[in-house]
Amino acid sequence: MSRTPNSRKEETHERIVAVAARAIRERGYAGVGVADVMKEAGLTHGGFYAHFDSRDALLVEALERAGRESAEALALAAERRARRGVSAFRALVETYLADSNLASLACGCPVAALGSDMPRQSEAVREASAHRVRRLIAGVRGALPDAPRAAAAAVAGTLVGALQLARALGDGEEARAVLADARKSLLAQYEPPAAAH
Amino acid sequence: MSRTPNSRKEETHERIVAVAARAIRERGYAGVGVADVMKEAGLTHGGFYAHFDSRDALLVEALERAGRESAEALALAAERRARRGVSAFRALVETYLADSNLASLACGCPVAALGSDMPRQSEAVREASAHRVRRLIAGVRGALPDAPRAAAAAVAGTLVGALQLARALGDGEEARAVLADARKSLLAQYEPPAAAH
DNA sequence: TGTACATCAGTGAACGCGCGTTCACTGATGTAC
DNA sequence: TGTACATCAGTGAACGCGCGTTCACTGATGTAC
Repeated sequence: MSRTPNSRKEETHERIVAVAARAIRERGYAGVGVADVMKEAGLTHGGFYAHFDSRDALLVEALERAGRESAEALALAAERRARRGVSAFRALVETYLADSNLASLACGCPVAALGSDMPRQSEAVREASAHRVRRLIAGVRGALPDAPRAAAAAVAGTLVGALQLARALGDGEEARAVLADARKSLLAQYEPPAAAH
Repeated sequence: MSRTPNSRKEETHERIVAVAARAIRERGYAGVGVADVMKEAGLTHGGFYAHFDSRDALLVEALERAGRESAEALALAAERRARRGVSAFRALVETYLADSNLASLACGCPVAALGSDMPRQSEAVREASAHRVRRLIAGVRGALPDAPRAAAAAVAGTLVGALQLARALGDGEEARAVLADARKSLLAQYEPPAAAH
């Protein structure tokens, strides 16, 4: 057997999942079709079931990948700001609620992009969704080491909810004002006063 | 003309919108079909276009009605608690983030039920969505008279986001813990200490 | 009060379309000897 | 090195189905005289 671990088929599989991870965030679960995704990946739809048992199986893998991508992007931004003396919490808030997230759904946090549809999915997708939510709350907790126990879930809710409210208002001044209010409010509550620049 | 203002046709129209207002919250925009709604209203799908120009026109009316119903329910709950000396803010938080909202999507706030899908709808539905978001933030502001200007949008975000996170975790202990954390966190921040019971 | 007609809300069959899924096939790559 | 065969990733036509929308029709209600 000359198949390497990264065989051609695995590469194609990853390409399909990468396309789907963008697509579900941009167009929602309901806006993503098997044929669309395959076409965007440069394939025809017939080959799909050689890679996935069902459309739902693709959604599960796509959600996991989207969550990983988003967490990595947040971690990278946090690290970059940490070098400039910015606290982990301020970095999280300013990155998650950046104005630039209004225009681009496709690369952001899948919980914000899909949150209200999560309870309506198949059991497999709901399980993957619940896992994403737990990871998000855990990530927030990690950036809030000295806050009360209850803060992490509330802050995660504020991040997700405020971004959704802003996006529902478009990508103009009104939407940016909602993001600015949420950032200001979160930093006023949780930013350690001593760390003020 | 013997038609009264509340003619038979208008009554039917209202019945269809009432069914749709529940359906969009329970099953999402994508889960609601013209034929389903008409059947639930006791009609056949053929008559739909005598009442609405398009499916989107129904979604707009349904969203408006869902928002009105939800606001009225919150106002009623607030009034009932006010008689027992509970502050408007505490009433809002305890009603919006009540454990009982985990199980029933159909009667709750449409912004929480549909938030992440709002940016993906047609322009008419997006406009109605933006209006709903503005009203929600205004409602929160009304329950928070002495808080800083930026608080209303942040609190509205927390309500919407925390409810979504909890629902994505199911309707068990884990989900109720998220709601409890969010309630505790909000009340600790904004409840006027003097009003503590 | 009674008859003829107009209006109107709702019916049900039909349309074109895109969906998820299946499957017989093709053509390229890898293996055996 | 060369030939015959097996494997395998991907193709493209086809399926049954449900969607939003249209439309000729029906039967009940209201109006005219």
